[in-house]
Amino acid sequence: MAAIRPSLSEIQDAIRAAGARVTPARVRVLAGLRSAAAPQSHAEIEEALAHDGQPAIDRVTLYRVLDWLCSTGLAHKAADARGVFRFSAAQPNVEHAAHVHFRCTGCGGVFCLESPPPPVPELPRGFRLAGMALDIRGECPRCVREHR
Amino acid sequence: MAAIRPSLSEIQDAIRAAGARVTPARVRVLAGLRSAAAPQSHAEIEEALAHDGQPAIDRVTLYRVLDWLCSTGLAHKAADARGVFRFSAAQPNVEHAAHVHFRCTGCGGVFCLESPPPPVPELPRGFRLAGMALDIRGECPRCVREHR
DNA sequence: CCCGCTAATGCAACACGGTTGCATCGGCAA
DNA sequence: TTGCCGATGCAACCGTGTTGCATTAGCGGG
Repeated sequence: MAAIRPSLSEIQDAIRAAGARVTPARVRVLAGLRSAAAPQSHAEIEEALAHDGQPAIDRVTLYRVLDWLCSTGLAHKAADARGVFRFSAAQPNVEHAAHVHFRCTGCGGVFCLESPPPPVPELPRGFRLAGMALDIRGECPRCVREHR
Repeated sequence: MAAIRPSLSEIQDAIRAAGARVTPARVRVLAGLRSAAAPQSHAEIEEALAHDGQPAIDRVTLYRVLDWLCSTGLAHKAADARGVFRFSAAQPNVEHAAHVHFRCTGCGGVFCLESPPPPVPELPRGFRLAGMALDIRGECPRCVREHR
């Protein structure tokens, strides 16, 4: 499962670059996400962190770290088929302002596509635009193979 | 919002055809789903059933009816972006593949826009397309007025 | 090297969606 | 009309996610 061992300093730099304090919780969670082969649920991450020899991280802290990672774009959050949120580390080197997401309905994974985003459609009177996301749903190659 | 008024006998026939007893709960829930403009959550369906003058339906019964409808193929169940299940009647007539949604960040409401959907971007090898949704976030006129 | 500000954490309690066990009710067929 | 058994209601439970608040610790400045 532990595919990659992400560099510690890379992770610390990423957190610092996001303008926040480098804390053990953030480092361990981001490292875990980056080395995970598939999107992880809160429970799975908690379980993994409980067995790495280091002190336990509180449930709530884990939720807050995950939400913070998503708010900075370092991670993605998506509900899987069971309705549980799964988190995955954002792929580096991808410009995040404007592109298209593919969401796997099987594992909850998020994949960034190359295609440029479509133009903004016309809104009825009174509506205020905040943002736009083209979400494509389907199954990723891995889930297609396992036909879940 | 209540677009269509589905025929009562059509609904009873559909339930009977699925090989189950025709009960008020099943009839009312299926009728509600068929006349709904968008997929409904458990809470929304319960709310709607509480205001139609007929006796209330138990939370658990509603869950069981919804699950039964899905198991027979009369309805579909899918987790929305917040991770809660939404149910929709299976209607072969309605082309649901493609249109644009506006999601209000204030009240959580979903509005269907008229604009035609953008073309499907090219997918990498191995990905299987299930559907596409252009999600526009912002505030609806009512929430803009109350500036929450 | 220490100090202090404030972001980040831990803890407790809560909110909500969804499920299970079991006693009772009522569709429907004989 | 009767009776079986599927469907319902009720209560209690579980897991996921959130909120409020007191305490801790990262890190910039003296």
